[in-house]
Amino acid sequence: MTRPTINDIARAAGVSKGTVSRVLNGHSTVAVRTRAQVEQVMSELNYVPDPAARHLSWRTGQTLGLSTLPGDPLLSPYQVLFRRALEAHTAPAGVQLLDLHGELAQVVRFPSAVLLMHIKPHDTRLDILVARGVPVVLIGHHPQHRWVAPDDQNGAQLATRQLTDVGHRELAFLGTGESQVARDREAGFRAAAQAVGANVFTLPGGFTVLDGYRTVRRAWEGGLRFSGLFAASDEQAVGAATALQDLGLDVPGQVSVVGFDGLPELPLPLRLSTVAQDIPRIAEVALHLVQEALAGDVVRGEYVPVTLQPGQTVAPPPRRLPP
Amino acid sequence: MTRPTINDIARAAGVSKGTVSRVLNGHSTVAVRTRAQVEQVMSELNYVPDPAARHLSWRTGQTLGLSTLPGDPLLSPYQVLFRRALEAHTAPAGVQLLDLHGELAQVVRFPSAVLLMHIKPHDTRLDILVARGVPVVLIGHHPQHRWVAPDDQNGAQLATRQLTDVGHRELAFLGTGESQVARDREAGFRAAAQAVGANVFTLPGGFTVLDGYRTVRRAWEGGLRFSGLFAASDEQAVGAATALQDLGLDVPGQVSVVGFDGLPELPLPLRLSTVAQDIPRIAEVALHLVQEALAGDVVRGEYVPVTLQPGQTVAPPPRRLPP
DNA sequence: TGCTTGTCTGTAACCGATTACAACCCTCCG
DNA sequence: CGGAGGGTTGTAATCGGTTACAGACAAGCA
Repeated sequence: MTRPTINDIARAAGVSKGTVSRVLNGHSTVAVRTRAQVEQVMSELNYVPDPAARHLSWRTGQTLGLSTLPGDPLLSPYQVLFRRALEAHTAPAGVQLLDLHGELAQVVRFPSAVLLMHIKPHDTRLDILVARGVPVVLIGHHPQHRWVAPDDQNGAQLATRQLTDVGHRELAFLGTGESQVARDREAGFRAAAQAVGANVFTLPGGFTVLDGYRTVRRAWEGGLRFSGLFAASDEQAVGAATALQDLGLDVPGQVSVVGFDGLPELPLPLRLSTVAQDIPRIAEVALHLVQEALAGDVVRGEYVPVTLQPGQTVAPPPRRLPP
Repeated sequence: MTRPTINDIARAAGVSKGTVSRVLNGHSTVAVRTRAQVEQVMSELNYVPDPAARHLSWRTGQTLGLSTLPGDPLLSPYQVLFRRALEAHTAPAGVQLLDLHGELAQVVRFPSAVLLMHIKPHDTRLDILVARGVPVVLIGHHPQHRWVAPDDQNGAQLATRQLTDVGHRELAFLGTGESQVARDREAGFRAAAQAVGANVFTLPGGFTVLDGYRTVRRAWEGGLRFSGLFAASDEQAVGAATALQDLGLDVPGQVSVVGFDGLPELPLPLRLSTVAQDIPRIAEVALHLVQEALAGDVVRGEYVPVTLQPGQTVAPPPRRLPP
């Protein structure tokens, strides 16, 4: 039993392969009844068109561009996982993923569509792509374009409540600079903290493991005290937890730590309490929005929910803050 | 002017497309003169067969498996860069890259060939693949199979000489555990150190940035003193350099640091002095060896040279070791 | 010379899709 | 009632390769 071809569909539906092809591509006109009939058969035999054959007919392959800002680390776990999730769908479909790292102005041949990450408030990449008529989907909220994003603000609240729910009232937030993402997560944190009237401190910092380690270690050695820490990324959370342990503190006995992202493969003996982004789902939605853009459907955006991922780094606060 | 097809070649060579196809695949018999003629024309017009068309004829695509050990971080920069280098060649050729993470025993349909990373002394994966007749290429030296590897031992010597050449005689080596790679790099280090009669210390540790930071910081705070440090990976080197700076030391004024790997995008303000692996070249050679395996050529292996990549973290040692 | 044999090459069908074109059917109108 | 016209559908060529089959040709042998 091999994959059904367009001929199988044609035979089963009692039409010619030409008609099936027309249904597939929405070209030309097909009677409503016939279209329904063909689509019925297609889904029954769960038919998927062979990308190689289409490629041959079209004389060119489908490509999808992934545009990231020049300064951003292409090797960050999030980037890698996102790319991988995309490839899980694009590779079987014969769609080639193109890296569009850096300037877009000098691109000659544009891909069939483009995914934009790390959008800036006034992003020239958008202008260029819109001017060229290239379908665009943004990873991150935007009022005027198709977009998909994790629900950062709610997620940050979920994360923070892991701390407040067990009684923490002296909270620290470990931020990651200027991005919109960081602001949304801090907003969620503040909202959740305010809801229970907790004291909050904010520690600025980079987003690597080492940044988290150094920031927290220095802050603690500088006399800052808190019983619960929410880090804007898992990587920082790992660094923070390690720093606290190196300072002789018990995690989570004396200080609790929660992160954000739900990354696997973290170098921490304890399972980190965090909030997981559904990266595969984000990729899926992004690709779906690309389809919609290609089909000319209505412009819309979508938040992908994040889920609580309890771990071993949260416990009720100690009776009194450590010295 | 579009890409030449098999028909163009046939016409230009004065033969039929059937003959050209036979030359391409080495099937059946083709007269020596004809074959030469066709190959001549092919290279003149630099013809590349269309993967989509071959895929269509063969009714199945080419796949390449990338087998890594379960415990190994798929997100490590090295892994990611290697995969990316592979894809630069495989994607245009329509070859699909398959992740074979973990056990191989339960794989049902094997890829056309497999690349093996992180080979263990008695690696059952090899037995399985050989038994199934799947062509295999190892990343890492092996006496009985096709392999390609960076020249770790020479590279470590090169790295260490950056220190000894400017006068360092109190050297530390920051290792990465038990792997063959780590042993080769330590051997190179010791050889280079011994050549000038330097004192050596060995610091064991994990291979992340944070591991490097903590190991070095703890060692220094514990009273260990050295003027030059060779880290078995760039990531550790970055952590080590940061730790030294946090301890109030000047890098490279008081302590010099060199790494290994030549990774881009390191979170360090100074450019790290290191030794660069030629990952694109390793990938290229690996794919070439796959071709040879498919063609049944002689079994061979190849070391890929590493190159010195001077940076800003090496200077002559201070007159006396810091307190 | 005539027949066999083996080497080499051309022909044509085929892989799974797309698409221009022709053919069909039905309705509407003069 | 006959023809025009529009909406639908089938047919066949095509994309760039592969490969079974048959044909051409030269050499070998009696």
